[in-house]
Amino acid sequence: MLKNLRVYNSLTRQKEEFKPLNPPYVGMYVCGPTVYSNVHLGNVRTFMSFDVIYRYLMHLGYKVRYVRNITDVGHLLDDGTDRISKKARLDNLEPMEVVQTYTNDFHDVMTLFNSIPPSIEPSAIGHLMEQIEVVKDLLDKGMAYESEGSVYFDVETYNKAGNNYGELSGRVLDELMAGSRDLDGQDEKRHPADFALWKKASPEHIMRWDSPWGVGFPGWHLECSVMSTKYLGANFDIHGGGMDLKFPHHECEIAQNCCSTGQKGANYWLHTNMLTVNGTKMSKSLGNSFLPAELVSGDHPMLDEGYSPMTVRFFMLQTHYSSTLDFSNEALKASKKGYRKLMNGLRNLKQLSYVPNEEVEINEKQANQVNKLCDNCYSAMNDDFNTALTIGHLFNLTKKINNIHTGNLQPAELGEEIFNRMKETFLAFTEEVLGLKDEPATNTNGLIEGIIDMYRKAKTEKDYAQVDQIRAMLKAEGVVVKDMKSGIDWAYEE
RNA sequence: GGUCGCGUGGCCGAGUGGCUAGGCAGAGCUCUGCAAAAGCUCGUACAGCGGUUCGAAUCCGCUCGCGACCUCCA
Repeated sequence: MLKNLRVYNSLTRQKEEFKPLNPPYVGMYVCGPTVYSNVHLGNVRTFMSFDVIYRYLMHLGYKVRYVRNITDVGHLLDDGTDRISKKARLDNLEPMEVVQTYTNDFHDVMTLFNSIPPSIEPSAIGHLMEQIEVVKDLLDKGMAYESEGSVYFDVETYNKAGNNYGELSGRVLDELMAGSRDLDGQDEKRHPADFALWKKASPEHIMRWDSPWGVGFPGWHLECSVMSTKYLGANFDIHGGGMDLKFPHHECEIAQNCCSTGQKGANYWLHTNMLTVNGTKMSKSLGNSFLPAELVSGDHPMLDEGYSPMTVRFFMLQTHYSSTLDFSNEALKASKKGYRKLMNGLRNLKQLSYVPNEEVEINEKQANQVNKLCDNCYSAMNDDFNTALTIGHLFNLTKKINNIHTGNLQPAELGEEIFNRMKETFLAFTEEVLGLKDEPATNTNGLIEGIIDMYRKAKTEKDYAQVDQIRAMLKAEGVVVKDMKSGIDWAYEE
């Protein structure tokens, strides 16, 4: 296991050596989606970034418990209405129907982009009791107060106790009032920065539960504190999420954790940057977001054509997770070609195996280059999961692979050890770590039609050897030729 | 207004003091029945100005431009 992995920790604002608390175990918590509508491509970017992080940690030999939650309650809109409730009312559905619909969508989309499901996917509603317990605890400790049936976290008291609300996001409490928006329940708070642990439910609010403070629902930030602690412990390794969650969401989590468990939660806080469109953050409220399905089909005014899931995955991984990634048709088109080049290399590699040749001497230069490129893949990923740089090294390896494929370089020139290392490394990084897989570039139907045409021609020319051969070939691939009086057609073998 | 970040060749995008990133597009060449694939070679870029240094895309300062967050967001 290579242990010189370094990660950028938002909490300390620097790259640090990654040292798990209990190796080989690693605990990682990532804030998942609020399931009130379809996930858009920006959401996907974040989860894909953590998918690669998850994959790489496993590749290094760590046993990772990856927890990614589903937010199904408590995430409010500006006017104080719950996102899920609002959607349920609009569509005349049970809130849990909304939750189920968009949880399914989320799962489908992540599968489409070849992401591995997390180890545990807990939901906020499923952990109401635990949340209520934490609210009680925070009240007991004097870190929260009840007001008009709601319970708020007392940020000033928290800071006076020697803590630093704002340590993650670099905010200063006294400056937090300026520019803040008018939000529901603001006048119930002692300080504008105080945040809800438990909210009283208005009569029309349909998502409601009993609590010691009356009927209500949990605050948004509480669920992540509760569920990360429950499944990973008070102190665990990695907490991730989008940059836009750093404040207030993660800041609040840290505050809650510090008070309820005495620990900040994660040692390393990782934040992924935003997907932008023409330089502006992609978001539903700005109306510049794409649904993954639209991207794949190309059915969107801003899209020239559809882009396959793996093209999109490749496109996203060509940029470091902490940089903004600007969406454009031109960039996607370039990625489409680049992705295919990499996949052609992958396919070539899979056909290659070591061929001993005593008459060939080891080409030290080539062997060293290949060996170095393999090292480079590791050093790139070890440097804060630099997938963009890793892909660059993989392209350089592709050139070596293609040189062998075309006969310009012999496996024996590399030596068996290096040749095998090249094969293992390339396969591991493309498929296992980056999660890229070969996907058909064209639709197979067109291909089958073309072969059927040849079949038809052979039949006309009574070239029965050819006819039999084509029929056998298609059958081997699960396609049967239908030779009817009316003509020739094909069907999938049943 | 506060906090933070960014500005790299035609495009995308790595790179934080000296060592070819890479992809796409373009040019040339090799291979080749044709076509393609593939390989090789090429452009010589770091917003502007000033400073530190033997040496700066990389550090410092200023200017310009862009963006994110500041209780909706991955």
